[in-house]
Amino acid sequence: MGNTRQREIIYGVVCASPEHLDAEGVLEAARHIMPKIAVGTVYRNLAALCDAGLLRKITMPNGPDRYDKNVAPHEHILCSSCGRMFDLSVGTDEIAKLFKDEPFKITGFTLTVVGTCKNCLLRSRAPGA
Amino acid sequence: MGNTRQREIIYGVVCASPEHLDAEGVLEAARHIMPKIAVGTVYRNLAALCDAGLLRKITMPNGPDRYDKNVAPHEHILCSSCGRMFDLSVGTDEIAKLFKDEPFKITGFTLTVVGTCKNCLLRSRAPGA
DNA sequence: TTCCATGCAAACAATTTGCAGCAGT
DNA sequence: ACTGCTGCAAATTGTTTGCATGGAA
Repeated sequence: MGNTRQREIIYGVVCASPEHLDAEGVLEAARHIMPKIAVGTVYRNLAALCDAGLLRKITMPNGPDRYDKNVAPHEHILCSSCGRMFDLSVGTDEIAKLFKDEPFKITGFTLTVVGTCKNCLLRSRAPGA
Repeated sequence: MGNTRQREIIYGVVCASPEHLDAEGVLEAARHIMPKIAVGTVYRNLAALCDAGLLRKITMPNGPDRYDKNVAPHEHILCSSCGRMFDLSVGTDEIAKLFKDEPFKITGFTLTVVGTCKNCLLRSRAPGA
């Protein structure tokens, strides 16, 4: 798994962004640095970086998957108004506890909470300026 | 929103199946009854039935969405071995309580727990026969 | 006749993959 | 020279949509 320039760029782009970018966003940002970088390369490297534990893939209920530089266990909340994602304050472990009693060997879960963030609530409450 | 024969078939197929079918599964089953029913018709009617509150769409983290005849609030657990979905015993409300303190106006969440069901655990523990 | 829903096929979005060529060792 | 990764483009998968036709009120 050699470190290629494109992989560095892709990882750098995800880390540099305050947002949770999807593959297209990564591609766009990466092309600011390396204009000819290919879609396939972006997908392949994002997958490799996730496998390597350097990034985490967030599968979205609707729309493209996003990528998170924060690989520590945590869950997300999506603002349906501005589309931004934020970290949930309740921990993964605490959520997982709820599933302890299922007749399953549980390996994980995917969760996306949806709502409206404070910013968007304020903006809609005070329309115009 | 007229009741067409194809809508009845589609609804019937989802209700009759013990599984949580995806659109392709619905199409296949529906074609046993009406061979020329079209994909578009299946998607349009599944969407309409969900809008009408007669079915519920379950968005899957990977793979096609599935449809549930049980529209009462409940969450799901997916067996990664056999691909079947089961209802979680912990209630939606109890899960939602965990998100009460987020600085958001929460409108919902999508959750899929993943694991291995009892059947598949038994089968893997006693290989062959 | 009026109108919505259908069948069909093309369009779409997100992602994956086959392959020839290039970069680094 | 060998190997693996790239760029490019075509293929897949899941779903949506445009449009002409058809069936029911």
